[in-house]
Amino acid sequence: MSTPQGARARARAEITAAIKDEARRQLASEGAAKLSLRAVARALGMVSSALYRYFPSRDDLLTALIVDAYDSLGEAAEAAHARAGGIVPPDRWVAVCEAVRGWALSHPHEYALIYGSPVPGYSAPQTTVPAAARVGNLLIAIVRDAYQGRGVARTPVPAELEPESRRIAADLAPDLPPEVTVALVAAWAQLYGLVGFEVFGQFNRLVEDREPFFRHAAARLAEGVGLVHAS
Amino acid sequence: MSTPQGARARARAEITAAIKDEARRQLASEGAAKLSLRAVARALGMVSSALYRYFPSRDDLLTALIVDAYDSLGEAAEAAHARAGGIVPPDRWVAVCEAVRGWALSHPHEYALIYGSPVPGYSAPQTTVPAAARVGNLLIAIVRDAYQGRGVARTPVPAELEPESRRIAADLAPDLPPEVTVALVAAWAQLYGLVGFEVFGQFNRLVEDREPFFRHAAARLAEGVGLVHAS
DNA sequence: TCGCAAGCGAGAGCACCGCTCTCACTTCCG
DNA sequence: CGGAAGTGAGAGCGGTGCTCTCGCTTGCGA
Repeated sequence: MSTPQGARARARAEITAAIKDEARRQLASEGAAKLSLRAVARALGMVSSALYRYFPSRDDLLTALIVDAYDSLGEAAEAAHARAGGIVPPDRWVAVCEAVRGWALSHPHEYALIYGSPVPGYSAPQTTVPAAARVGNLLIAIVRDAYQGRGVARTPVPAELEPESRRIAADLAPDLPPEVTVALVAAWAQLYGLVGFEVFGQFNRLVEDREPFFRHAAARLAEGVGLVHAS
Repeated sequence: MSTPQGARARARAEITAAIKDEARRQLASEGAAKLSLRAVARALGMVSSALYRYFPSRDDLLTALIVDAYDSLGEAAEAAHARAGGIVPPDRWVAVCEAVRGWALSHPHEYALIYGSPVPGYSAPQTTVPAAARVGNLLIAIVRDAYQGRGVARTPVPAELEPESRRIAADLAPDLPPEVTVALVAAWAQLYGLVGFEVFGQFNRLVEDREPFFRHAAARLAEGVGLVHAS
């Protein structure tokens, strides 16, 4: 994007961005299921068939939005992590969790897109993997930091889980004890359980004052991974 | 259903059931987004408009399927709970969790319907509430049982969460200590985080041997609620 | 510098969708 | 037994994703 090879290439980039912007707007207001190529084209003063010059199908447009959503979430989480730079690992963990929750609450449809039920026939291409990993990497980094500072309590894993725990550790963080990586993956999934229930309305009429509830749950999640306050 | 008031009423019940069956079949094979009234009607040898005599809209048909899904899940969980009748509470907890997971893995689209992203414009009517509560009630019952047997470890709740914890306890289980009900609600959400990640493919290429992983995570969830092995 | 291939937008059209309305026909109840 | 209510068929409305063709424009290579 720094080398505009020509007017046509620049126009193409601009129109592609405009399509994504309008699509994101419709996604935010109506949800993924009602995202319509024709409506996007209409809003842009184009005819629907012209859109296919930029995205070969509706699913490809959705994929682009998915990648963007992962990146947006990852960015929010990383910003929170950076802001919490000087803080002790358990509190940094909570800060990242709260950032995830905050982003999800302010982008519910995008959250649904990436962590809700997968879209009908379609499965996310490999393109999404690096963007999707950003939050996970952050959580790993926090635990690694604590571990190097000896601030991790280790809970043993049953024998039947031992091989799998070694596999997970090898994939995720070979420098961490396997049982810690198992707890980490579980906590990661559980975090999205908490966030998802709130975003999707499962807490309606059950939990009212959700922020302290979430903060407490996130803190206990941190304990589950072994992050302990040094004090 | 025990008093067939007439041929017409019986026919109506039968056709309604046939529609739901066919819809469920399409739901299982294609997912909620591709559930088409016209396709259901076609499979049944009817014309699409005739279907509206039985379900006023596609969303109403979906609602019926949602209630059925909640009931099916609740039934599976209750059956597992009954089978685990004589077992100590922490293990009964794990048994129910495993039943939820098992049901979700064998009914992924129905799971997505009830615990995935909510369908576009539509919000679940009150009709679904009792069916939706069945699993939760089971988990509450297990904890209550353990509590009456003094088998619950209580983790205090921060001051900022205390009012909310009392509110939750009043709603959910006034006979249990508020901090236990808070942990219970969190664990409930976290359970669906674990299950959802597995069903929706977030564990692909990350966790391979998922059954022991889940069993371990569920057991630690039980610990988080305060269920401890007496031994 | 010019010609031609590639890029692009418009439009028509296909098969599908949810949903509505009307019109016959049947069933059932007062 | 007659009228009201229930039922299914059919046509039709406006919408969808997607394809194909047709001209116009752009810009690269000879």
